Amino acid sequence: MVDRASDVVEAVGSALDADVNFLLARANAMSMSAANRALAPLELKVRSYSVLALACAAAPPSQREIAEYLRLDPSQVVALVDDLQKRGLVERRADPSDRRTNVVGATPTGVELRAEAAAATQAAESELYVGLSPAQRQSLTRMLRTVAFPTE
Amino acid sequence: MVDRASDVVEAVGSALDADVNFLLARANAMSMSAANRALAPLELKVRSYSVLALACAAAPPSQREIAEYLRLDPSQVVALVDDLQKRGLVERRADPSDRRTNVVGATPTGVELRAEAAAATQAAESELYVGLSPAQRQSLTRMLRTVAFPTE
DNA sequence: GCACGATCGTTGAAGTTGTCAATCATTGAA
DNA sequence: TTCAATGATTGACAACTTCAACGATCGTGC
Repeated sequence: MVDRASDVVEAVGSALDADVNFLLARANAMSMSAANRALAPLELKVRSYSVLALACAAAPPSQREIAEYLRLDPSQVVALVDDLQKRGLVERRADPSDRRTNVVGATPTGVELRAEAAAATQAAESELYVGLSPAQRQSLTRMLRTVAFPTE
Repeated sequence: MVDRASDVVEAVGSALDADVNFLLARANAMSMSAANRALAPLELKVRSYSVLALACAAAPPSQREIAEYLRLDPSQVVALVDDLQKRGLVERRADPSDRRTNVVGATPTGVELRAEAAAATQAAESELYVGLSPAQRQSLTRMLRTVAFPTE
């Protein structure tokens, strides 16, 4: 039986496995499904967790900033924040300096859940990056950051 | 005006930018939108290009193998192959050893378009990874491969 | 040789996500 | 004081994902 991914690689050969973009896509797909599995008991997904995490920042972001950071359409952020707000994890605060913008901040309950969620995803992460040494993993993080946030 | 991603990072702080999974997601989103833009003139997307590339392999894969490699549901592969086949880029070949499976191979036209597409994406790639030295980029590729294809 | 469960491709339905244009309130600049 | 630009929101629509079901075929065990 040919079932494991490594077998498929062997069978298909090196058509795409040297392609950084493809590897990025596949690694991301694996990371996301693992993280979603880990977050499911908390009724969070990768998306809502990301928004919650950003809302926990010292300087809470506006919805527009969340959209840009997460590369989402602003209208998607509306739905995500709506949901988190209904669950009392997050709240929209008026920005005194610009009445158009909503600043999205976490409630105490939100901060708490965010901590639980962070622990849950970290466990899943460890499994995913098991093939990498701590130093390699750190190096991967650094390189991904230069790609994800250029010109810093 | 706060508009560039790096400004947003500065504003939001380090809520997620140490999170490998998040960086992976963001880097992938950027890579995909760049690749899709580059492929649009050829009427290809990242997905269809990936399938086409796999079909160009020396040992053409079955649809099931494509699905597993690309982490797609088999039913999605049906639609992708349908489209490429209608355009004469790819064909379903009977596998003599198993009449259930379709082997998906590229036609000469398909091989040709795949080459054009590879060139187009490569140009976009160079821009995306401009912050990395060739050695770093190679190292990134190697590490992503370990994550994307574990236990090799 | 034949029944049985498993696998491959396919279809269709249902849910989720992505994309886009339009709108309103507000802002900053001419 | 206008006027273009921006942030949030809504609604419509396309695209993608997920899942269960099906027919054809395979391999195993009897």
